[in-house]
Amino acid sequence: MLLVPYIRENKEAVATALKIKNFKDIDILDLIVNTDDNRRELQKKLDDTLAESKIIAKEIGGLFKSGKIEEANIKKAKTGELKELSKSLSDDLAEAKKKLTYLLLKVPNIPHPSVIAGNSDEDNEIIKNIGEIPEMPDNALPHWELTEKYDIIDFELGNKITGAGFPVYKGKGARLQRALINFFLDEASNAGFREVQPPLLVNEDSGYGTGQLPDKDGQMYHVGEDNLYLIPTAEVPITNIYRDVIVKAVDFPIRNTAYSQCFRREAGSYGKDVRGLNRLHQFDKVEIVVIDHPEKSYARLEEMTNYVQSLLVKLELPYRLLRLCGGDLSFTAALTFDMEVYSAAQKRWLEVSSVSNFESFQANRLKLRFKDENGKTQLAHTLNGSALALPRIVAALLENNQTPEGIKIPKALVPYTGFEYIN
RNA sequence: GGAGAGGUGCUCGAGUGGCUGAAGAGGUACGCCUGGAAAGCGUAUAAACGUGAAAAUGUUUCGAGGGUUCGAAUCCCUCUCUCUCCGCCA
Repeated sequence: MLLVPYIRENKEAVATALKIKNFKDIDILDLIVNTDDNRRELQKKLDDTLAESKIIAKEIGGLFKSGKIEEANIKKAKTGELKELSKSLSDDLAEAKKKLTYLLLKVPNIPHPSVIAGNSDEDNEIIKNIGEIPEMPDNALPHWELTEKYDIIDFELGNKITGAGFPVYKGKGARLQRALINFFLDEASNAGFREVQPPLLVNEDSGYGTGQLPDKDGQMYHVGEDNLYLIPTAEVPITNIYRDVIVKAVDFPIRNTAYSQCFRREAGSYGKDVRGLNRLHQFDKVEIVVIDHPEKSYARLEEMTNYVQSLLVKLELPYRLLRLCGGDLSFTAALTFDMEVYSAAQKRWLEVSSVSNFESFQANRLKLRFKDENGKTQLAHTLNGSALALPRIVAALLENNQTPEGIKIPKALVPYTGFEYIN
């Protein structure tokens, strides 16, 4: 959520910036300011009314004590009116606040000045290409055939047990998963991230805190009996650690990492692009989350992006780094870098990581604050990124490393898998 | 799941209808004292929202929400969380 005072003072700039994100409903900004004016006015009236009745209540107390019952009763009658007035004012105020929040939730985050306009992923800026795209023989197989050939990931079995998008990892496939998880967690620890193991189900408040609710309600699995949601990413529980928290500035930067399974309904996405491991309902991911001072957040974003790239380099995967254009940027992000790995057999780029700075957008919803040098509380900046999500990494590893002898495991991973080839 | 007890500020803890945003203690910060430190002494120490140029000041918040009352941390209702006992159980 954007801050109302910020919108108020920078309305033109906000409007211009939001156009880069293809946000159409610019008039909403005026509506927000008007609603806020109304809210303030009601607040003032309510405060005054309450202050008055408070004074009278005290007077009545005094009168009762000194035995002036009659006078007290006269005063009592007077507070009746005030009570009714304050009741209606506080109803109006609650209504105005609700409306304001509703409006604010509709406004996306403001993109960073470096973000260019654009409509889709085709307009994203390619910042660099790293690694050589391997030349594959004509008979190179896509991963969904390799997994069957080596019997390491069973999609059919998953269909039987649960449904599409819930594969069963078997033998070296299962082992490879575990190896990647441990590799990513170890790397993150070495890079200064604290490892946490969060719950996989979260309550409604947490869903709102990180913005999955209400917008993405239908994308999360919901356990109705207990009104809990399966997390779509560890970002949700980790970031919510800091919901309603005032952190100490000396603790900055606060770096956390967590491995979790992620659950996504992916309602409405079917077709060729989602075959095999490209899109799953349940998958594994190691996430990194950073909280820092507003002045430091962009340096931190770069640091995180570099860190994720270092993982790809160690895994010997050719990748490219993209800066998302306004149209492809998520609702909450101010700036996002995507890393895409080249999948040789599918002949396409697969997004394996998204690293974003949300500035204070998330923190405002979360009420995640810190005390600055002057002792003032202000919103912190939050960032997060995948480091990394497994399925597409596995897909690329399988496809790019297929050899007549089997799938060659990259050197960095061998200590974790305990084998050099899947065959 | 059944029975009971409880949730007060950074922490502990008092408080059963008005003088309590909240005693007292601890912690922390600053100052005094000291050659330095400890002890001692003094002062400060929540957040949100309003008004104000600022100093300042109003309102709200004692798990959450609702109710009773002129007035609620204190009484009533609902929910939630924690603890104890029983049951069940990875």
